[in-house]
Amino acid sequence: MRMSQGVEWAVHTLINLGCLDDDEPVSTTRLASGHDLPRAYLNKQLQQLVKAGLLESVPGARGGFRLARPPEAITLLDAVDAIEGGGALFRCTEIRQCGTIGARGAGGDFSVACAVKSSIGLAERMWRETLAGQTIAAIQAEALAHAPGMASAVRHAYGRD
Amino acid sequence: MRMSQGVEWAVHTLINLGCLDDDEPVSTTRLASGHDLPRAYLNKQLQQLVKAGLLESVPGARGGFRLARPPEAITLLDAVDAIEGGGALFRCTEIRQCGTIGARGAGGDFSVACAVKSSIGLAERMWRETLAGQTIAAIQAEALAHAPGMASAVRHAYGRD
DNA sequence: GTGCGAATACTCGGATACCGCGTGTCCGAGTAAGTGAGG
DNA sequence: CCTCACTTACTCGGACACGCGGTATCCGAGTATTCGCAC
Repeated sequence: MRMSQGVEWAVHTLINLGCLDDDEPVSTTRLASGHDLPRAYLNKQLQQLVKAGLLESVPGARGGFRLARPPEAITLLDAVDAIEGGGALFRCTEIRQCGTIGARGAGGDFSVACAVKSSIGLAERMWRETLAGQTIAAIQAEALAHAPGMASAVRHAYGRD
Repeated sequence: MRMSQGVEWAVHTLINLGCLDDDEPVSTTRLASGHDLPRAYLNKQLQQLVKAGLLESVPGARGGFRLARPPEAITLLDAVDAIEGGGALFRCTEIRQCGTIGARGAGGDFSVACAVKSSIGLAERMWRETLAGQTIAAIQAEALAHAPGMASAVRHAYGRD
Protein backbone atom coordinates (compact mmCIF):
# COMPACT_ATOMS: atom_id res chain seq x y z
CA MET A 1 0.00 0.00 0.00
CA ARG A 2 2.26 2.76 -1.24
CA MET A 3 1.13 6.10 -2.56
CA SER A 4 1.89 6.88 -6.19
CA GLN A 5 4.86 9.15 -6.71
CA GLY A 6 2.71 11.26 -9.00
CA VAL A 7 1.00 12.74 -5.94
CA GLU A 8 4.15 14.53 -4.87
CA TRP A 9 4.65 15.85 -8.40
CA ALA A 10 1.04 16.97 -8.66
CA VAL A 11 1.00 18.85 -5.35
CA HIS A 12 4.28 20.66 -6.01
CA THR A 13 3.09 21.56 -9.49
CA LEU A 14 -0.17 22.95 -8.13
CA ILE A 15 1.71 24.99 -5.55
CA ASN A 16 4.08 26.37 -8.17
CA LEU A 17 1.25 27.34 -10.49
CA GLY A 18 -0.31 29.11 -7.54
CA CYS A 19 2.78 31.32 -7.31
CA LEU A 20 2.00 32.96 -10.65
CA ASP A 21 -0.07 36.12 -10.83
CA ASP A 22 -1.26 35.81 -14.42
CA ASP A 23 -3.34 33.26 -16.31
CA GLU A 24 -0.84 32.33 -19.01
CA PRO A 25 -0.53 28.55 -19.35
CA VAL A 26 2.76 26.80 -18.52
CA SER A 27 3.97 23.96 -20.75
CA THR A 28 4.80 20.47 -19.49
CA THR A 29 8.40 21.04 -20.53
CA ARG A 30 8.79 23.99 -18.15
CA LEU A 31 6.84 22.29 -15.36
CA ALA A 32 9.04 19.20 -15.67
CA SER A 33 12.39 20.98 -15.82
CA GLY A 34 11.37 22.99 -12.76
CA HIS A 35 11.88 19.85 -10.60
CA ASP A 36 13.82 17.55 -12.97
CA LEU A 37 10.90 15.25 -13.67
CA PRO A 38 10.37 13.03 -16.74
CA ARG A 39 8.35 15.27 -19.07
CA ALA A 40 6.16 12.60 -20.70
CA TYR A 41 5.20 10.91 -17.48
CA LEU A 42 4.47 14.18 -15.72
CA ASN A 43 2.19 15.03 -18.64
CA LYS A 44 0.23 11.87 -17.91
CA GLN A 45 -0.34 12.96 -14.33
CA LEU A 46 -1.32 16.47 -15.40
CA GLN A 47 -3.96 15.01 -17.68
CA GLN A 48 -5.52 13.34 -14.65
CA LEU A 49 -5.57 16.67 -12.86
CA VAL A 50 -7.40 18.12 -15.86
CA LYS A 51 -9.94 15.30 -15.79
CA ALA A 52 -10.48 15.97 -12.10
CA GLY A 53 -11.14 19.63 -12.84
CA LEU A 54 -8.11 21.00 -10.97
CA LEU A 55 -6.24 22.19 -14.05
CA GLU A 56 -7.21 23.64 -17.41
CA SER A 57 -5.21 22.65 -20.46
CA VAL A 58 -4.52 24.88 -23.45
CA PRO A 59 -3.63 22.93 -26.59
CA GLY A 60 -1.37 24.03 -29.42
CA ALA A 61 1.76 26.12 -29.51
CA ARG A 62 2.30 28.34 -26.45
CA GLY A 63 -0.16 26.06 -24.74
CA GLY A 64 0.17 24.36 -21.37
CA PHE A 65 -1.66 24.14 -18.05
CA ARG A 66 -3.06 26.62 -15.57
CA LEU A 67 -5.05 26.31 -12.37
CA ALA A 68 -8.77 25.86 -12.94
CA ARG A 69 -9.55 27.23 -9.46
CA PRO A 70 -7.74 29.51 -7.02
CA PRO A 71 -5.34 27.67 -4.69
CA GLU A 72 -7.64 28.37 -1.75
CA ALA A 73 -10.28 26.19 -3.43
CA ILE A 74 -8.05 23.16 -4.04
CA THR A 75 -7.44 20.71 -1.22
CA LEU A 76 -4.90 17.97 -0.75
CA LEU A 77 -7.72 15.45 -1.00
CA ASP A 78 -8.60 16.78 -4.45
CA ALA A 79 -5.05 16.20 -5.62
CA VAL A 80 -4.70 12.76 -4.03
CA ASP A 81 -8.04 11.56 -5.39
CA ALA A 82 -7.21 12.93 -8.85
CA ILE A 83 -3.99 10.90 -9.04
CA GLU A 84 -5.01 7.83 -7.07
CA GLY A 85 -8.47 7.50 -8.53
CA GLY A 86 -10.51 8.22 -5.41
CA GLY A 87 -11.29 4.64 -4.45
CA ALA A 88 -11.38 3.54 -0.81
CA LEU A 89 -8.12 2.27 0.68
CA PHE A 90 -9.85 -0.73 2.21
CA ARG A 91 -12.45 -2.69 0.32
CA CYS A 92 -14.54 -5.07 2.40
CA THR A 93 -15.35 -8.31 0.59
CA GLU A 94 -17.77 -9.50 3.28
CA ILE A 95 -15.87 -12.65 4.10
CA ARG A 96 -17.75 -12.64 7.39
CA GLN A 97 -20.69 -14.10 5.47
CA CYS A 98 -18.63 -16.86 3.83
CA GLY A 99 -17.47 -20.27 4.97
CA THR A 100 -18.59 -22.38 7.89
CA ILE A 101 -18.54 -19.45 10.29
CA GLY A 102 -20.54 -17.14 8.05
CA ALA A 103 -23.09 -19.84 7.25
CA ARG A 104 -23.56 -20.94 10.83
CA GLY A 105 -23.59 -17.41 12.18
CA ALA A 106 -26.41 -16.53 9.79
CA GLY A 107 -28.56 -15.79 12.82
CA GLY A 108 -26.72 -12.46 13.03
CA ASP A 109 -27.86 -9.28 11.33
CA PHE A 110 -25.86 -8.92 8.13
CA SER A 111 -27.66 -5.69 7.22
CA VAL A 112 -25.52 -3.97 9.84
CA ALA A 113 -22.15 -2.95 8.41
CA CYS A 114 -19.24 -5.28 9.08
CA ALA A 115 -17.42 -4.21 12.25
CA VAL A 116 -14.05 -4.58 10.57
CA LYS A 117 -15.17 -2.43 7.67
CA SER A 118 -16.50 0.23 10.04
CA SER A 119 -13.35 0.33 12.13
CA ILE A 120 -10.95 0.67 9.24
CA GLY A 121 -13.43 3.00 7.54
CA LEU A 122 -13.26 5.32 10.55
CA ALA A 123 -9.49 5.61 10.21
CA GLU A 124 -9.88 6.20 6.51
CA ARG A 125 -12.39 8.98 7.13
CA MET A 126 -9.91 10.69 9.48
CA TRP A 127 -7.30 10.44 6.75
CA ARG A 128 -9.54 11.95 4.13
CA GLU A 129 -10.85 14.70 6.41
CA THR A 130 -7.33 15.76 7.32
CA LEU A 131 -6.41 15.89 3.64
CA ALA A 132 -9.58 17.83 2.84
CA GLY A 133 -8.79 20.35 5.57
CA GLN A 134 -5.55 21.49 3.94
CA THR A 135 -5.58 23.70 0.86
CA ILE A 136 -2.87 24.22 -1.71
CA ALA A 137 -2.80 27.86 -0.66
CA ALA A 138 -2.07 26.94 2.95
CA ILE A 139 0.76 24.57 2.02
CA GLN A 140 2.19 27.19 -0.31
CA ALA A 141 2.17 29.74 2.50
CA GLU A 142 3.95 27.29 4.80
CA ALA A 143 6.59 26.61 2.14
CA LEU A 144 7.13 30.32 1.45
CA ALA A 145 7.61 30.98 5.14
CA HIS A 146 10.87 29.01 5.12
CA ALA A 147 11.92 29.70 1.52
CA PRO A 148 10.77 33.19 0.53
CA GLY A 149 12.81 33.08 -2.68
CA MET A 150 10.75 30.22 -4.07
CA ALA A 151 8.08 32.43 -5.62
CA SER A 152 10.55 34.33 -7.76
CA ALA A 153 12.41 31.11 -8.61
CA VAL A 154 9.14 29.65 -9.88
CA ARG A 155 8.33 32.73 -11.92
CA HIS A 156 11.78 32.65 -13.48
CA ALA A 157 11.62 28.91 -14.24
CA TYR A 158 8.23 29.41 -15.87
CA GLY A 159 9.44 32.21 -18.11
CA ARG A 160 8.01 35.18 -16.22
CA ASP A 161 11.09 37.33 -16.39
CA MET B 1 -3.08 2.85 -3.50
CA ARG B 2 -5.21 -0.10 -2.51
CA MET B 3 -4.94 -2.00 0.73
CA SER B 4 -3.97 -5.67 0.53
CA GLN B 5 -6.88 -8.06 0.85
CA GLY B 6 -4.84 -9.97 3.41
CA VAL B 7 -5.64 -7.27 5.97
CA GLU B 8 -9.30 -8.23 6.02
CA TRP B 9 -8.41 -11.88 6.39
CA ALA B 10 -5.91 -11.14 9.16
CA VAL B 11 -8.30 -9.01 11.23
CA HIS B 12 -11.18 -11.48 10.97
CA THR B 13 -8.83 -14.32 11.89
CA LEU B 14 -7.53 -12.43 14.91
CA ILE B 15 -11.11 -11.72 16.03
CA ASN B 16 -12.11 -15.34 15.61
CA LEU B 17 -9.12 -16.60 17.58
CA GLY B 18 -10.11 -14.16 20.28
CA CYS B 19 -13.45 -15.94 20.61
CA LEU B 20 -11.78 -19.10 21.92
CA ASP B 21 -11.29 -19.64 25.63
CA ASP B 22 -8.44 -22.12 25.50
CA ASP B 23 -4.88 -21.99 24.16
CA GLU B 24 -5.09 -24.88 21.71
CA PRO B 25 -3.70 -23.90 18.30
CA VAL B 26 -5.98 -23.81 15.25
CA SER B 27 -4.69 -25.12 11.93
CA THR B 28 -4.61 -23.07 8.74
CA THR B 29 -7.08 -25.53 7.20
CA ARG B 30 -9.71 -24.73 9.83
CA LEU B 31 -9.00 -21.00 9.78
CA ALA B 32 -9.35 -20.97 5.98
CA SER B 33 -12.54 -23.02 5.74
CA GLY B 34 -14.09 -20.77 8.37
CA HIS B 35 -14.36 -17.99 5.77
CA ASP B 36 -13.76 -19.89 2.49
CA LEU B 37 -10.28 -18.53 1.96
CA PRO B 38 -7.44 -20.11 -0.05
CA ARG B 39 -5.54 -22.13 2.54
CA ALA B 40 -2.02 -21.70 1.18
CA TYR B 41 -2.26 -17.96 0.71
CA LEU B 42 -3.87 -17.42 4.09
CA ASN B 43 -0.96 -19.34 5.57
CA LYS B 44 1.41 -16.80 4.03
CA GLN B 45 -0.42 -13.95 5.72
CA LEU B 46 -0.46 -15.78 9.05
CA GLN B 47 3.29 -16.17 8.86
CA GLN B 48 3.58 -12.40 8.63
CA LEU B 49 1.43 -12.09 11.74
CA VAL B 50 3.81 -14.47 13.49
CA LYS B 51 6.82 -12.42 12.43
CA ALA B 52 5.09 -9.31 13.77
CA GLY B 53 4.56 -11.05 17.11
CA LEU B 54 0.76 -11.11 16.97
CA LEU B 55 0.43 -14.88 16.60
CA GLU B 56 2.32 -17.90 17.87
CA SER B 57 2.75 -20.89 15.59
CA VAL B 58 2.86 -24.52 16.74
CA PRO B 59 4.57 -26.83 14.21
CA GLY B 60 3.83 -30.48 13.56
CA ALA B 61 0.64 -32.52 13.70
CA ARG B 62 -2.18 -30.95 15.75
CA GLY B 63 -0.26 -27.69 15.30
CA GLY B 64 -1.57 -24.33 14.14
CA PHE B 65 -1.78 -20.76 15.34
CA ARG B 66 -2.93 -19.01 18.49
CA LEU B 67 -2.90 -15.42 19.70
CA ALA B 68 0.42 -14.31 21.14
CA ARG B 69 -1.29 -11.57 23.18
CA PRO B 70 -4.80 -11.02 24.53
CA PRO B 71 -7.15 -9.29 22.03
CA GLU B 72 -7.13 -6.17 24.20
CA ALA B 73 -3.42 -5.78 23.50
CA ILE B 74 -3.66 -6.05 19.69
CA THR B 75 -4.61 -2.97 17.69
CA LEU B 76 -5.75 -2.55 14.13
CA LEU B 77 -2.50 -0.76 13.42
CA ASP B 78 -0.58 -3.84 14.53
CA ALA B 79 -2.49 -5.96 12.04
CA VAL B 80 -2.24 -3.48 9.17
CA ASP B 81 1.47 -2.94 9.68
CA ALA B 82 2.06 -6.67 9.95
CA ILE B 83 0.48 -7.32 6.55
CA GLU B 84 1.44 -4.13 4.73
CA GLY B 85 4.97 -3.91 6.05
CA GLY B 86 4.65 -0.76 8.12
CA GLY B 87 6.14 1.68 5.64
CA ALA B 88 4.77 5.20 5.22
CA LEU B 89 1.97 5.70 2.69
CA PHE B 90 3.67 8.76 1.25
CA ARG B 91 7.38 8.87 0.64
CA CYS B 92 8.84 12.30 -0.03
CA THR B 93 11.61 12.28 -2.61
CA GLU B 94 12.56 15.91 -2.02
CA ILE B 95 11.89 17.06 -5.55
CA ARG B 96 11.63 20.57 -4.11
CA GLN B 97 15.44 20.61 -4.11
CA CYS B 98 15.75 19.44 -7.72
CA GLY B 99 15.57 21.24 -11.05
CA THR B 100 15.72 24.90 -11.88
CA ILE B 101 13.33 25.84 -9.09
CA GLY B 102 15.14 23.84 -6.41
CA ALA B 103 18.53 25.15 -7.52
CA ARG B 104 17.50 28.78 -7.70
CA GLY B 105 15.47 28.60 -4.51
CA ALA B 106 18.55 27.40 -2.65
CA GLY B 107 18.34 30.48 -0.50
CA GLY B 108 15.56 28.72 1.40
CA ASP B 109 16.10 26.55 4.45
CA PHE B 110 16.05 22.93 3.28
CA SER B 111 16.70 21.68 6.81
CA VAL B 112 13.04 22.43 7.54
CA ALA B 113 10.79 19.58 6.51
CA CYS B 114 9.08 19.86 3.12
CA ALA B 115 5.66 21.47 3.53
CA VAL B 116 4.06 18.87 1.26
CA LYS B 117 5.59 16.06 3.27
CA SER B 118 4.41 17.60 6.54
CA SER B 119 0.86 18.11 5.30
CA ILE B 120 0.37 14.60 3.96
CA GLY B 121 2.27 13.27 6.96
CA LEU B 122 -0.29 14.91 9.26
CA ALA B 123 -3.12 13.07 7.53
CA GLU B 124 -1.15 9.86 7.71
CA ARG B 125 -0.60 10.33 11.43
CA MET B 126 -4.36 10.72 11.94
CA TRP B 127 -4.90 7.49 10.01
CA ARG B 128 -2.38 5.57 12.09
CA GLU B 129 -3.60 7.01 15.39
CA THR B 130 -7.17 6.04 14.62
CA LEU B 131 -6.05 2.54 13.74
CA ALA B 132 -3.94 2.34 16.90
CA GLY B 133 -6.93 3.42 19.00
CA GLN B 134 -9.01 0.39 18.11
CA THR B 135 -8.26 -3.01 19.57
CA ILE B 136 -9.24 -6.42 18.25
CA ALA B 137 -11.22 -6.90 21.46
CA ALA B 138 -13.29 -3.77 20.79
CA ILE B 139 -14.08 -4.77 17.21
CA GLN B 140 -14.99 -8.24 18.37
CA ALA B 141 -17.39 -6.80 20.94
CA GLU B 142 -18.99 -4.63 18.26
CA ALA B 143 -19.42 -7.62 15.96
CA LEU B 144 -20.88 -9.79 18.73
CA ALA B 145 -23.41 -7.07 19.55
CA HIS B 146 -25.13 -7.62 16.22
CA ALA B 147 -24.36 -11.33 15.75
CA PRO B 148 -24.32 -13.01 19.17
CA GLY B 149 -24.20 -16.47 17.58
CA MET B 150 -20.81 -15.81 16.03
CA ALA B 151 -18.80 -16.92 19.05
CA SER B 152 -20.36 -20.39 19.10
CA ALA B 153 -20.12 -20.62 15.31
CA VAL B 154 -16.39 -19.93 15.57
CA ARG B 155 -15.89 -22.50 18.33
CA HIS B 156 -17.75 -25.10 16.26
CA ALA B 157 -15.80 -24.30 13.08
CA TYR B 158 -12.54 -24.58 14.99
CA GLY B 159 -13.41 -27.99 16.45
CA ARG B 160 -14.39 -26.95 19.97
CA ASP B 161 -17.49 -29.14 20.22
C1' DG C 1 -1.04 -56.92 29.17
C1' DT C 2 2.74 -53.74 28.36
C1' DG C 3 6.57 -51.24 26.33
C1' DC C 4 8.90 -49.88 22.25
C1' DG C 5 9.83 -48.71 17.50
C1' DA C 6 8.43 -47.86 12.92
C1' DA C 7 4.94 -46.14 9.81
C1' DT C 8 1.61 -42.60 9.07
C1' DA C 9 -0.99 -38.50 8.74
C1' DC C 10 -1.00 -33.89 9.43
C1' DT C 11 1.01 -29.18 10.06
C1' DC C 12 3.99 -25.01 9.34
C1' DG C 13 7.54 -22.64 6.37
C1' DG C 14 9.84 -21.13 2.53
C1' DA C 15 10.59 -21.48 -2.54
C1' DT C 16 8.21 -21.05 -6.88
C1' DA C 17 4.82 -19.10 -10.92
C1' DC C 18 1.18 -15.71 -12.45
C1' DC C 19 -0.97 -11.24 -13.11
C1' DG C 20 -2.40 -6.44 -12.64
C1' DC C 21 -1.01 -1.79 -11.80
C1' DG C 22 2.34 1.84 -11.38
C1' DT C 23 6.17 3.59 -14.15
C1' DG C 24 8.14 5.26 -18.25
C1' DT C 25 8.15 6.39 -23.28
C1' DC C 26 6.71 7.49 -27.92
C1' DC C 27 4.16 9.42 -31.82
C1' DG C 28 0.03 11.79 -33.95
C1' DA C 29 -3.67 15.69 -33.92
C1' DG C 30 -4.09 20.43 -33.30
C1' DT C 31 -2.89 25.33 -32.71
C1' DA C 32 -0.34 29.79 -32.62
C1' DA C 33 3.43 32.22 -34.31
C1' DG C 34 6.54 33.46 -37.93
C1' DT C 35 7.53 34.20 -42.97
C1' DG C 36 7.26 35.64 -47.47
C1' DA C 37 4.76 37.02 -51.54
C1' DG C 38 1.24 39.69 -53.70
C1' DG C 39 -1.70 43.75 -53.92
C1' DC D 1 2.73 49.38 -46.07
C1' DC D 2 -0.97 46.00 -45.35
C1' DT D 3 -3.20 41.40 -46.03
C1' DC D 4 -3.21 36.78 -46.43
C1' DA D 5 -1.86 32.05 -47.17
C1' DC D 6 1.73 28.83 -46.15
C1' DT D 7 5.33 26.87 -43.52
C1' DT D 8 7.16 25.92 -39.18
C1' DA D 9 7.69 24.89 -34.47
C1' DC D 10 5.67 23.67 -30.44
C1' DT D 11 2.09 21.63 -27.34
C1' DC D 12 -1.42 18.39 -25.47
C1' DG D 13 -3.52 13.72 -25.68
C1' DG D 14 -3.82 9.05 -26.04
C1' DA D 15 -1.60 4.57 -27.45
C1' DC D 16 2.35 1.53 -26.56
C1' DA D 17 6.32 -1.26 -23.54
C1' DC D 18 8.64 -2.53 -18.98
C1' DG D 19 9.18 -3.92 -14.08
C1' DC D 20 7.75 -4.59 -9.43
C1' DG D 21 4.71 -6.01 -5.85
C1' DG D 22 0.35 -8.37 -4.62
C1' DT D 23 -1.84 -12.88 -5.54
C1' DA D 24 -1.92 -17.72 -5.62
C1' DT D 25 0.18 -22.30 -5.37
C1' DC D 26 3.12 -26.28 -4.33
C1' DC D 27 6.43 -29.15 -2.00
C1' DG D 28 9.81 -30.22 1.82
C1' DA D 29 11.06 -30.27 7.10
C1' DG D 30 9.20 -31.51 11.36
C1' DT D 31 6.08 -33.53 14.98
C1' DA D 32 2.20 -36.03 17.44
C1' DT D 33 -0.52 -39.91 16.76
C1' DT D 34 -1.31 -44.65 15.65
C1' DC D 35 -0.43 -49.26 14.65
C1' DG D 36 2.05 -53.57 15.07
C1' DC D 37 5.18 -56.55 17.27
C1' DA D 38 8.20 -58.48 20.69
C1' DC D 39 8.48 -59.54 25.49
